Amino acid sequence: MDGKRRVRETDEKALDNLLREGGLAAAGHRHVEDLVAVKLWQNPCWLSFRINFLALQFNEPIYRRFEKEYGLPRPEFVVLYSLGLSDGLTASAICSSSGFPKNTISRAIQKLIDKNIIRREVDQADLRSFVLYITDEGRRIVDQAMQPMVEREKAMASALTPAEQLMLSELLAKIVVDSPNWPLITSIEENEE
Amino acid sequence: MDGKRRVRETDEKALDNLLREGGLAAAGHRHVEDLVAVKLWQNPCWLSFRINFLALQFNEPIYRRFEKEYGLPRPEFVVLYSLGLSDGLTASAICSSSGFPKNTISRAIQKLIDKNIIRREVDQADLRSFVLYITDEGRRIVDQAMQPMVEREKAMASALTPAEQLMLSELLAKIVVDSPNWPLITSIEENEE
DNA sequence: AGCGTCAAGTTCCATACGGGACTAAATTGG
DNA sequence: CCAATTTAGTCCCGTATGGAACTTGACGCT
Repeated sequence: MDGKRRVRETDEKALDNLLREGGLAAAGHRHVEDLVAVKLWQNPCWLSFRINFLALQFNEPIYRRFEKEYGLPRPEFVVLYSLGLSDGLTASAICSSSGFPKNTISRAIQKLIDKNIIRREVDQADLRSFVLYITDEGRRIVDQAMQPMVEREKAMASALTPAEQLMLSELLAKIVVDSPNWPLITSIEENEE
Repeated sequence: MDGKRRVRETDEKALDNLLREGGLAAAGHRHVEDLVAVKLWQNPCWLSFRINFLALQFNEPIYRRFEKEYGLPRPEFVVLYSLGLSDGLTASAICSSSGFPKNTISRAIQKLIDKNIIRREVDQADLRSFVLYITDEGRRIVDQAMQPMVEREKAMASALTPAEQLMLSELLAKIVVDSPNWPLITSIEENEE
């Protein structure tokens, strides 16, 4: 039992190392910045680094562009994009699918209404909440903005073959679907009064 | 030729649909919030949504916790974490591997020095720049903070089998390695004087 | 119906953030 | 070897951000 236990632990470490070094062999000869290489291949948090790095690399230029081009900062764009995918949402739906806090979303919504990009109606079923609709102007903007986003997506994905892209899509989707089950993080000092 | 062209285009659309719907079959019956489902499976930007969503879900609770527990906001923690992986870095190395602008990193560094978590020496080879070192106190903090991060990573990855995790690690690493080649985003209005 | 609790949005406010201008050192190049 | 340019890092300042308290409507319970 103890022996078995020890083997299991060793196996686990071996797996950790494999995971950490995932892609090292394949990409080893291409040049990467030193610290990026360290964070890729000598990092206990291989997954969150990869995801965060890609998120930042993807977002920063594209949101900067939209801000310049349409005067829409990120939260406003997120609201617009959400409505573009599925018209007639509430603020709270947008919050929980986007991860922004509700006051940020609330502000964004008001700005968009002022700019006549979206429109709001009270939900007759629940007088506390509003249903949001995209206007023609808003539709014009999303349609136009979609193109550079998709292009950037394609650029990002182009490091992979179509089969690999499909695999990646499935793997990430699995994690997203599972995300509601992640344990809550409770900061330790719950004992303050 | 024209016929061939048309077929290629159709193929491409078919691939797009496959990619978008990646993981739909596998995870279809499990409950996901409506809008998340739309953003997963009816979204031209399947990749960036998946990545951004996961980045936010992962980061938000963990950084909030570190802020509460150690009084370190995200940029400060990023600096500390980087030094934890590789002591003796410069500010600019941290910037480019983390995606934060240099003034944000600069501020974070100064705060960390004040708190005696890191220490700074002028680089004798280049008098403009500083080399940063982690202090014992800093080391204590990263070591301690690493545990919940790794735990959260494991929770996130646990939706996948080890083989799938390995695959994911490799696919993401490929994209990261390729990221310097992504086309620059130039906002159109470069013609303003 | 009447009270406590919960959920949707909003408002307030202190603070963090990041663009852009700036200083100083290094590097290029004619 | 002295401009001209580039690079490392800092500073200033307006703005966006998000936590916490608040308002209002829904819902559950006795």
